[in-house]
Amino acid sequence: MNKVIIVGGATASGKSDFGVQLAKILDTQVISCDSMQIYKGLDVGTAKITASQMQGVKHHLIDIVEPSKPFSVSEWRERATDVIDQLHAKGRIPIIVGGTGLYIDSLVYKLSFFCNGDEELREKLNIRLKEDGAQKMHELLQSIDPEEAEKIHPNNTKRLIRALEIYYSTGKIKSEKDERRLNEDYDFCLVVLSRDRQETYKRIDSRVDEMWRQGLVDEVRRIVDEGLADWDCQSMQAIGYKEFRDYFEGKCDLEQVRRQIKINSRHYAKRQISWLKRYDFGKWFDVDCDRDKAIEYAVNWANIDERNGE
RNA sequence: GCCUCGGUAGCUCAGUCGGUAGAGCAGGGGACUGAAAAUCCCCGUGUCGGUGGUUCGAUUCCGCCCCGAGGCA
Repeated sequence: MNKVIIVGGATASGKSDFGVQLAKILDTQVISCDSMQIYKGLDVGTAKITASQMQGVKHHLIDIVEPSKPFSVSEWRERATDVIDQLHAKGRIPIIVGGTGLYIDSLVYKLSFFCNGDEELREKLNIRLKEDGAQKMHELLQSIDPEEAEKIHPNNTKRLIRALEIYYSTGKIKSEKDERRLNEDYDFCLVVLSRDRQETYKRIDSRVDEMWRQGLVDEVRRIVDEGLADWDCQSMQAIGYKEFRDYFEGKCDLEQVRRQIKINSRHYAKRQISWLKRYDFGKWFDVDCDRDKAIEYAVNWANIDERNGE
């Protein structure tokens, strides 16, 4: 069997440290599962693990793309799968650590993504959206793929456009290939690090304050000044970065930016928790009291010889 | 001391020509298939500052009191 351990949890739950500790025990490596830590130069704001925090454990899929460039789930899945296979070849159990739910899904359910984003087509659809309005576009999708239209709220124009994009570039409809079946290539263990909501929020607040001390403002200023990315880039949609736009355009002060980053991080944490609840095979541990149990659980799982069954 | 303007949801405020009230934000729940730290959906009872009065009925009108901001002395 090809075992894979996934460590999930809301932002600021301590996933990174946990991953390192586990990797050291199991003598293996970590694969980051994070849509923003892939970007070079986005360090403080993404709470990217530092070299010293890695404690010699090799981390993959961090700092792999320029901030001006787009990136996608499928690309992540491909690269993650490569690393997983390499580690398996060496008899190691990879540890996936990170908070991007869709990335986890892509691996766990082996999602099929139909087609790449076609910029030109997307542009056309967006123009049409502007002209005809969301309601009309939703009706259009209804006539093409009623099952999918049923699932997408008319206001959710991003999904609407994507569903139409799939049809116009492949001739296929999204709903026909949308089944989710567990990826049989691997045997997964999902450890979810959780904690009391109020405590999570407190930690988020102090983490953001800590980012200020570590020079987040300068980090963002540098990206902007050196033109490493502009505000429309995917990388600049990250929490901890996008909130600075108003500040650099003279519309608010730094205190407001800081407050907004805290609020957005809280919302994000909430969404992450919602996402993780959907995995029925996830094992939840309270990080503050049961951290050791979580480690033990993962280590035991790793050491079970699959020939003996459970 | 006098005058004026405020006091309504955790916060900022709207509103009720008298029939016990609603937005934004915060907060809670959820969705999620090549942008996902994105995008989207659902959830609003609170002594309407206190107390008397008028009234069938007051958060709304009137009196007094308390608190805050400003003005005049």
